[in-house]
This record gives sequence, C-alpha cells and structure tokens, in this order.
Amino acid sequence: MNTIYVLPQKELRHLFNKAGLRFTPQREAIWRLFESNSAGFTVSQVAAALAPQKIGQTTVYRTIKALQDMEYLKRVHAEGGEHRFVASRPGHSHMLVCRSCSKAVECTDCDLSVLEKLIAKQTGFAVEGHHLEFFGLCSECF
Amino acid sequence: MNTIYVLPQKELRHLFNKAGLRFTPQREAIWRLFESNSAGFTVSQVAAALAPQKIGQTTVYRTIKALQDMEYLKRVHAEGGEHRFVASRPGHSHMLVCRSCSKAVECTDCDLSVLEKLIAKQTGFAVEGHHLEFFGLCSECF
DNA sequence: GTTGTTGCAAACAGTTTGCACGAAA
DNA sequence: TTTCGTGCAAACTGTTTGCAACAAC
Repeated sequence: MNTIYVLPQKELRHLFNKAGLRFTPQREAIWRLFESNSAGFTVSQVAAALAPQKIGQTTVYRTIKALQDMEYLKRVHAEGGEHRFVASRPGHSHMLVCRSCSKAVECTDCDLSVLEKLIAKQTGFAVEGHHLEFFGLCSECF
Repeated sequence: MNTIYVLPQKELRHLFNKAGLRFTPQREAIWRLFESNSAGFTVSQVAAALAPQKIGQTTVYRTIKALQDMEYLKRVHAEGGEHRFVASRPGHSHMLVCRSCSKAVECTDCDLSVLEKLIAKQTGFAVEGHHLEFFGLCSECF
C-alpha cells in the first residue's frame, strides 16, 4: 500500500464541482481507495472493497469514468479482460507498472519528440501523439 | 486498400503447420483478408466480410488468436470496446496508426533503450519492456 | 483412421441503461 | 425545491466454451 498523496476534502469537493459534478460520499470513498494504493484497482475490486458501504457497481463505473475524464485516473494494461485504473496527476504522462506487485509510478518527463520526428520522416505520417507504458519490476520486487 | 505483401499459399501452410496447426480454407481466408488491408479489422468486421463463405465467428476468434500467437497479427488501440487487429511481421515493433483511415504501418527501429535506462535510474524499476503505439495522420489523409 | 477444426448454441464476463428513490446544492 | 446521483435489475456487447459433425493430415 503506497500512499501517493492525500487530497484534502475541500480540494476534492472543488475538483468535482469544477467538473460540474456533485461531491458525494460514494465518490469520495472511491477516490480515497485509489489514493490509498498506487497499484490501482479493477472495477470489481473497487466494488468488492466498498460493498460493505453499500456502494453499487454502477456508481463505481460512473465515478471511475468521471475521474478518468478529470484525468485523475489512468487506465493501465491489465492481464485479463478487465481494465485496471490507477491514480495519476492530470496531464500527459506515462505509466511504469510493476509486473509483480502492480505498483504504478508516473514518468512525466519522457520525451519522445525526437523519435516522433524520426518516424514522421521515415513514414510520411504526421505524428500527433502516442500511447506508451513501461513494465518491469519495482525496486521492492526486484 | 494497401496490399502489404502476399504470402504464397505453401508458405502460409507451412507457417500454420510449424505452429502445430492445420491449414484450412477458413484460416487462409481470414489471413488473406488481413493481408489485403493494412487498416486491419475487428472480429465482427472479419465475420461480416466472410459470412458469405459461411465462416462462423467462433472460427474468426480462434484464428485471430492463433495468428496473434504466431505474431502475424498485432492488436492496436481501437476507439470502441472492440479490438482491432492488423497484419504485421513477427518480432518486436511498434504500430503507427492513422486516426483518419486507420491504416497502420510498423516501425521496427524505434530504440527506447536510452529512455528505459533513464527511467530505471529515476524510479528504481528494472524496466523489462514497453507498449508503444503512435497515432497521427498518414500522408494520404494529411 | 486419427486427431484437430468448424460452427452452432449456450454460457459468460464486463459494461451500460432505464427508472424510481434519495441526497446535494 | 430543483437537479443530479444512486442502486437495483435488466439489457447489451464482446468473447469463450461444449459438443457433434466434419475435414486435414
């Protein structure tokens, strides 16, 4: 369990409101869960963890989608068919995911512009962007 | 429709046999379809295109999985929930996908080792690999 | 002839939607 | 008090599996 950074409740409320959304106990609970573990969760994991609090999975789906739109949640490649989401800072970044413990960290300063220019020249494409994700073993699992 | 390269039937048969699989008309038809269009197809598109030939979608799923294992098909990011697959040469490579016509080309010489070393140093991760896909506009759509 | 493949139908898993009730603003 | 969010159940979509007939080797 790797605590990333805990958003004060006021700030969190403001984030939701800014996005035109209401601040509800369910939404807070879901976010707090992601905040508590940088390995992230699948929808069913969140639903299972918050079942005691009677939070339905429909709400989990909708809240995760909202947090994704707000760029506070990023989807990472998962093994099975189910998607996994991890907390992240808004803006472009790449995820580095541990294949053992699933812990994810962001790399924000991965510059691929040189590579993009090279590819543009080789292929004639006007490169607009990329999806990039690294995987490996984190220092604890190594 | 961008013809990539047409595998002679003998070679194709050999490829399947080498993988411990039989060479069937269904498998050939599915592969020929991918061979005919570098924009690739989703499962339902393949099934629809080959429905006149009475090829069931179960076969489409199984053949695509086989071709993926043989590394002759790569999955690319698609908009909707359905996966899209494009023909590719075996081995590690990255896909460059046109957001307008979906045409995909491979880039094989994209060296990320420098970046991987940098990230390893910054994060303490033992980086083992990456998923990378570029998107933009191909020269025809530009 | 033996063994793998096909294609149908049924099962499954993940996700979305309709709607009445309840809570945030 | 208005509007949005919740949670249940049902619907949907994409994918997998069981199995008998069939085809490749």
